[in-house]
Amino acid sequence: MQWKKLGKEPCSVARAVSVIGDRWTLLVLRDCFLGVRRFEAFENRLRIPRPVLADRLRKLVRSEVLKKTLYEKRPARYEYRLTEKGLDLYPVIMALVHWGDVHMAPGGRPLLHRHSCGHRFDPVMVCSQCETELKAREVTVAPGPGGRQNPRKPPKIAGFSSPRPRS
Amino acid sequence: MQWKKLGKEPCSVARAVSVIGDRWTLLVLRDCFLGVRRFEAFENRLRIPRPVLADRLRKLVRSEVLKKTLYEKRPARYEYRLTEKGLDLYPVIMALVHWGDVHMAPGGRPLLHRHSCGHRFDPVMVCSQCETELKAREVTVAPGPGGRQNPRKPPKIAGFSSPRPRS
DNA sequence: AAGAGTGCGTTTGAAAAATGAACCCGTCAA
DNA sequence: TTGACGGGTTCATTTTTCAAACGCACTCTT
Repeated sequence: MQWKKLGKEPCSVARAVSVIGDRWTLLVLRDCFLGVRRFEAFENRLRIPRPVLADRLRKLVRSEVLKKTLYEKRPARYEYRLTEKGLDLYPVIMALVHWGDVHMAPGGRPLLHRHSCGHRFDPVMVCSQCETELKAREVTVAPGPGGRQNPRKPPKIAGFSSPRPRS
Repeated sequence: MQWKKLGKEPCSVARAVSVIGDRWTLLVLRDCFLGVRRFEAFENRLRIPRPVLADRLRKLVRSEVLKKTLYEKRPARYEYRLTEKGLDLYPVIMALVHWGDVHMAPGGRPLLHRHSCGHRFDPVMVCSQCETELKAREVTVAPGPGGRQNPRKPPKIAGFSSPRPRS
């Protein structure tokens, strides 16, 4: 699959991944949420190759996750800031942080988070209806209005994503 | 930066990304949460090159996100299942799904989710202390016990991630 | 006026990774 | 004994990534 086509898959994960499913991109976004805005600041913090950083920032701007704004004329200087669409990625980043904190931080958390309610906290994902914590086993899925027009058939029926040829 | 070293960065996002920050890996995990378990099933659903799939599954097993279990002897057949550590990635996947639903699904959601409470729902990330929805602007960070021993100094001080040489 | 520094990139070749096709292996059923 | 199935590996080619160098427009210092 080419990554161009990934964004057109009838799956929200695939579409999201087509925009942010890249290691450098996720690290760039982490830094955005920490307040980093300038090309050089990203470069110094991440030790990312410049061409890659330029490419990722360009793509994030194109997909409207970041916007590039002039913060100084003469000499022209730009900064990259999260849009509303970009800010909406906060749960993704926090979910990653929390998973890393729980499973990959044997020496303790690298960073502590404090909420405006005054306490240190963990991010918890809950059901918008009953407000209890979401567990994978308690969720079922069904096709929605944006699903594929021509749904895949079970493997028995010929034509299910062309079985690989045998000699 | 080599990806080997990324897992050792004093940042939970970096560590999480070193395990799952890859496009195919995220799509494999999506399918895991949809109940896919077998090599061929992943291959058919994702149209992923076999060597890449084998590599990603191997890495996920090594990092204990999946476990490979024999579900049939003679002929030997295996399946890949989420471990507890893997199940804990559910908020990451749901956060991606929801972002994709909101920002990348002009024709409606490809998939609807129903919670065991009986309702269709959205996943919402809340503060574990006050239970209100988390907003990036309402969170501050501070160094934690697992932070770097030798913290980076502000750029003014020499040695801040070696400034690139000039001609 | 010369030279150095800054911010933000692009170009260039070499190294690493992804890709598609083919191949392999143990088992079973016809 | 031929073929199918599940689950991979090998191989050659294309695509990405990388580090280093280069470019440019401006400003600051001497």
